[in-house]
Amino acid sequence: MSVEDKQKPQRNDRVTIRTVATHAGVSVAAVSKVMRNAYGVSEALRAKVTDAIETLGYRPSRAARGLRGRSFTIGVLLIDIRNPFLPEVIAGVNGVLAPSHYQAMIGVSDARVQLETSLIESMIDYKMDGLVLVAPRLPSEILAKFAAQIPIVAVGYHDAGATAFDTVNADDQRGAEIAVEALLACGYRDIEMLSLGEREGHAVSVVRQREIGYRRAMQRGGLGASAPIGKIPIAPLKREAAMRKFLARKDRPRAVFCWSDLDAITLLSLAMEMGVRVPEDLAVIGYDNSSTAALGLVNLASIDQSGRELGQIATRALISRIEGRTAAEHILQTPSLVSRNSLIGSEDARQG
Amino acid sequence: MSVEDKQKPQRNDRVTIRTVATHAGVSVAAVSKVMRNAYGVSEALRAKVTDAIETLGYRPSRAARGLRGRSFTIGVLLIDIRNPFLPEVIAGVNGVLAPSHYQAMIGVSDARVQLETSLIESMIDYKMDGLVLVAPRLPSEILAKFAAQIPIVAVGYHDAGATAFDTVNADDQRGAEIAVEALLACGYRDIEMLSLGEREGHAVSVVRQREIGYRRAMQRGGLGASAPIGKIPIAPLKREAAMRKFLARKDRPRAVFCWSDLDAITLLSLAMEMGVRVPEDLAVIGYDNSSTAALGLVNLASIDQSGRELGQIATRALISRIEGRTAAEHILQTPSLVSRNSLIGSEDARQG
DNA sequence: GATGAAATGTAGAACGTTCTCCATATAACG
DNA sequence: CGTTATATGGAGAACGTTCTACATTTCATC
Repeated sequence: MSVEDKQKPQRNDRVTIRTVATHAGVSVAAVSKVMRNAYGVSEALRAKVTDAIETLGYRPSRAARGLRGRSFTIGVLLIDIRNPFLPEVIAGVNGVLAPSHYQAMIGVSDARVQLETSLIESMIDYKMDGLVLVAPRLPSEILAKFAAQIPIVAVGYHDAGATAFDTVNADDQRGAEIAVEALLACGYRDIEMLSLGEREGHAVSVVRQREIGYRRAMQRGGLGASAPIGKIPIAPLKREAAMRKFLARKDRPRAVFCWSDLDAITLLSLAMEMGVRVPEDLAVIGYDNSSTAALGLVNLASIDQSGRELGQIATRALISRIEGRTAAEHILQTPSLVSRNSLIGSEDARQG
Repeated sequence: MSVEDKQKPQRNDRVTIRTVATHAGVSVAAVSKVMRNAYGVSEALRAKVTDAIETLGYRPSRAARGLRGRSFTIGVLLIDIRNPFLPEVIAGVNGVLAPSHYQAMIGVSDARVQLETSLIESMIDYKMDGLVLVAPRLPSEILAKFAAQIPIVAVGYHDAGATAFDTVNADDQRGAEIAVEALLACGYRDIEMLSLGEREGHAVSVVRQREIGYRRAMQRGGLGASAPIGKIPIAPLKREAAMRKFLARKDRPRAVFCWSDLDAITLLSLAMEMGVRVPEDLAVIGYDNSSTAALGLVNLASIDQSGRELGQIATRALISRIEGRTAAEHILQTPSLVSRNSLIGSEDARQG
């Protein structure tokens, strides 16, 4: 604003590292050093540079940074935002990142493997510093190949043998066991699991893990002989049809463990519609402890796996990996039961 | 794999535009032209280059692209992923982007203005090609300042006077009118609106728009004299308390219009808990037509604003702006009513 | 053929950082 | 005072693209 404003030979108005250097009367390299707080900077220099940055409102270009060194961005890949579990994970990631100078960018693949691959590639091409993949659909070898190019932490992906990347999981086997144990404790013996249609199943997926836990707990309860698992397709229409069929069955079980709240809640709705009383005719327990499950109207017992916590742990693991760790880590959190009326009728009946 | 493999003087293993050029026996510039399908490329050249790209599995670095020209990425900014309306918008954005060579990166600001600003800046620093801001909290002048640096389309931000950026909205005034008209048509006269606590209110926000529509419709219905608006705070605990107080009121109205499904559904839950029958004692209509509202257990009448469609329209607008349009566009979609049992009791009663 | 216009391909300078040497100044030590 | 270590600051080459300006070729048209 003053007269000697002309001094700057900038032809454009973008403030670059060069502008800052000129303004502070130091070299470009010096400014860069201050930015990255690298070794070999005196207090005096740091002060000058910091001042200049402040006055000019300088922000380093992430694009340029990525071209040469760190971009201070981590990518988060989600298969599907509709699942109420995922926002929690994001919240956890953002929480850990907030005080650092890292930032998260999120990609959504809508469960399409094609898009998932291309988003991961994009994030690599952006030279992001690391990736958190939530419930990826990709096979382990492919993930390992990507992990050679960029630090990766997978959440909701059971592959404790992976050496190229870390995994962070709730113990889904244990979670399913807890669910079954709760049903057994309520006295139910005729129990079935409703799981996800076959197309979705790598062994690494949370669904298959829950099936394993379910079977084991049934076995332990002396019900190993019949531990039936019904498969519910994902396509909305087929899904409802399958559930209606299940509810109408003559030999319908007395209690059901659903692999996910999403299915459990739909089941509850259809049960009400078809006159099947919960829990008098059918006890239901879900998985995820979503906010919908907690609604008084729904009141669904569920396994809580604290997505927020998983997000936090995953992010911390990723940062430590970015900062040099190379040995793979595989972290397992124990989930917990949240008991509600769908499990066992209480004195204050469900219907208000 | 053959003997003459040594020809490549590549010291690293990253496939760059130079690798491709060498492999195809053309210049770097030529490859770049093919990539951007720019003018001045013969069929023969294009074929050679395309082949080389294919064989080498070349992917251009987004970081480097951003440094010079387009990055072919658009940023999407969300205030909060928990709102069930937002996944729909994302789906719309991704749908339009899928066939193009653009990709979306999402940032989540958790309703914190600080973080919102810094995410927008980051996206600019990444040289993203354009931004879709969903329900931004920032004042119009600030958005205009950003819009000078990057094409911006705001969704859920009523500022038809903005010249620097586009807006895409459902007509929230009209939506509220439709809700009130539906209540009037059912014969209710004693109607109240439950809106959002005061802290949240620029005039540009969807909430305030819905209040305006509510008042106008009440006026038209001859109820202008008393068109009460209750304010519900956002903090979870205060929120519930306020709703309980509302439900317990002696002069509780006969029907209520909630600014959002999130609130309406909580209200429904508390009503059940407190023995207030819906719709016999209290009719409820929400806003967003979230998937939860559609559940048989919930059965909440709601205004549908098709987030997916808004996302699609916003994305198309953004692309046209990236490609040169400068005159601002302000698009308004008309929402529609989805009638359900919370509005008026049907012969098949709510309780199955 | 000669001439101009249009089409095609290339060289090489940006873009804004980081980071590896270097050069210098200062301190420490015999 | 030399000599050697240490701390500080700077030059300049990357990084992998895009894109302008130019050189060359091809094609009509007279």
